[in-house]
Amino acid sequence: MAGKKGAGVLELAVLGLLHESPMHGYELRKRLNALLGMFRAFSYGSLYPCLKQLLTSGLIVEDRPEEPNVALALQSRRSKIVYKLTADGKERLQQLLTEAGPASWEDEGFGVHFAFFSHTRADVRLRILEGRRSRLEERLESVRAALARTRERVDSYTLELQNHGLESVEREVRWLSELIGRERAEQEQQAHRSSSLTSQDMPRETDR
Amino acid sequence: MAGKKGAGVLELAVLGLLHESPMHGYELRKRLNALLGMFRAFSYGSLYPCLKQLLTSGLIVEDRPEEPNVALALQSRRSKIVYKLTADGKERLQQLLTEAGPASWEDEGFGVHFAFFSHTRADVRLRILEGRRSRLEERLESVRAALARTRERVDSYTLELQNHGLESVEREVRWLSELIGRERAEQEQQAHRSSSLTSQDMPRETDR
DNA sequence: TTCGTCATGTAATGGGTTACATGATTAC
DNA sequence: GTAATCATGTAACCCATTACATGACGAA
Repeated sequence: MAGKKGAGVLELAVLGLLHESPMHGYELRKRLNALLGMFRAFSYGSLYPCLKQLLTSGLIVEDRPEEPNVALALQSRRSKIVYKLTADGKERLQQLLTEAGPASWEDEGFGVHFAFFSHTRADVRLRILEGRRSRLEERLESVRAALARTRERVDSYTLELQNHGLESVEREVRWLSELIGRERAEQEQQAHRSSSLTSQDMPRETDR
Repeated sequence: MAGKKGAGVLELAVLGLLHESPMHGYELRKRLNALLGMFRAFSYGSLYPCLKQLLTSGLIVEDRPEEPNVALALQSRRSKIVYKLTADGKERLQQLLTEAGPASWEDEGFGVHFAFFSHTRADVRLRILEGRRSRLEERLESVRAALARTRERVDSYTLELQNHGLESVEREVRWLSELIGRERAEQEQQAHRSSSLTSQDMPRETDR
């Protein structure tokens, strides 16, 4: 009853965006696709059912701004349904942002998790980044191995594709390494700053 | 009942690999994931049903090599089921490789189509490459627009993600442009070679 | 008044995964 | 003889898409 399966990436994305500001579905989708446009695009056919489900789960509520403008009020056939997070929703979001597992570093989920890193605990951020990096490195290794095995007898297009893929992933690995470096530096600074306390518990770096 | 819906990308990938050489399922999957490892990975749960469907469609057949080695023959409990293309299968493959449409340049399909470019007509190759490039350019533009619109009030992680995405896509666009250039040069050479024929009707066979 | 965009939804479908179940072959 | 890997399959489920249907609103 409690921790049912959510709508995957979408749930997190929706909760995350709604946390920043209440919105209606149409706008939500635009922001969604602007945010993740490079990686994926969602359609209404998945968004609205997701919103519905979040509603019935009590994670969001419809928030109709109740125009004080009486003139408009009478013919306010509802269009625009603005959604906002409930307390439960915020809690759920926090929970989703705290679990650093495959879901957060695999291809589908990484982008979304990363997009909301500013609401994520520093140690979780680090583990996600490292998780993704080692995932990509595994992939590199296995593809490189396969490439070496079939060195001969590959046509040029296949080779071209492999190489481009390889380079793309290598590039992402470098990017991740850079980010990891920054994160670690920040953590050390943090630790340094609070070195007057016991140096082993450094829990509080809430959000920016 | 001729041209029903196939198993998406998998169908093409399987037909393409089997065209190069007959194989059994397990090996097929390995080659598949070696070939496309950077982009996607298939599981047996999708591969075997796909093979089954291709069998019943008559596009592939089981090819049990019937060992002439009599000593082994008696205890040849079948493991390894080797599949190979039928004539229909080759035709179907050719058909799949000839259609240059969204399916061939959208994210899911592009890699697979590209991987078998050496079996693809030159003009189709060009149209697919151009299709993908313009698709990516659309994406770039829309994301850049969104980025410009929300210039302020973006947190640094989101910005970082957007930028990385942008650069990745820009990189792919450059790669595509390079390939397109090569393809065009090749086509011109080809045209040049046959310039002894009517020299005036060659300027633009790249319709569209 | 009509067209394009904003806005909300649903039903059918689809392509694929996970987890499971089973057995053969190889290496130690 | 036992563990790892090779090898084949199935059933249940999942997340999301496509295509469809509806209607409000602003601008031409």
